[in-house]
Amino acid sequence: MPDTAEDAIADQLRLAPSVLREPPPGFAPRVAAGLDVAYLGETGRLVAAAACVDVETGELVDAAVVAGHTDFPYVPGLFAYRELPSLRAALSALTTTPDVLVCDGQGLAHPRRFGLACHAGVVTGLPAIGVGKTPMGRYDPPAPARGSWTPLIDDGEEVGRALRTQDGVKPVFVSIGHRMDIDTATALVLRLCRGYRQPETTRAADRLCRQALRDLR
DNA sequence: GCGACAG
DNA sequence: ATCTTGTCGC
Repeated sequence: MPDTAEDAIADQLRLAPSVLREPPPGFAPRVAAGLDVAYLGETGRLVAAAACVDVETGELVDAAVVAGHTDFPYVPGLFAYRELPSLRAALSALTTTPDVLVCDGQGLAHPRRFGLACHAGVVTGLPAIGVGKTPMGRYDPPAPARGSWTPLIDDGEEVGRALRTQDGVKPVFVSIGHRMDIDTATALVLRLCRGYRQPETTRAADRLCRQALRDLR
């Protein structure tokens, strides 16, 4: 793992061409893993969680939480170098191998087209989707109804979608991570959003690492 | 050169 | 991300 911004950017440029923009043949995910991290102040100490959700029922079927730390600072665009090592540890601690990763952040909707979701997908080989709460690009507000979306544009390119996951609620920003296309990603995210703005995968992972952070205090 | 910039 | 009380609404 690179430890300077310069090396990290070179790393992203090297890996970006590996992103596959089509799902595996017959892709029909049964288990989706949500990934998230919580921090203990500015200490660099953190907790990472992977939460496996049954796509059909929304039920939590497997989970792993690991304590870790990072020396890489928060730099927009270099998110993965801060969070991915611990997220990978959480993934390896799972009993299940998920069919798809749902990341808390961008995929292709990134200045170098290689956000956290792309990085996580490429290094694990798993299909991956990015679901961000804040866009790294411009968009027009989608219609108020759940399921409406508008293109997310960066540098003149369509890099993802602003997707309304509940009626009248602020959209989330969906983009391809790896072995994925935007229609498949949109449909899956919508399926995973059961009554809340964020997918159940993200909500479960978020809940798990905050709980672990309390125990750690 | 300056500002903006996922979590 | 995290620091933080009360408050409006279903």
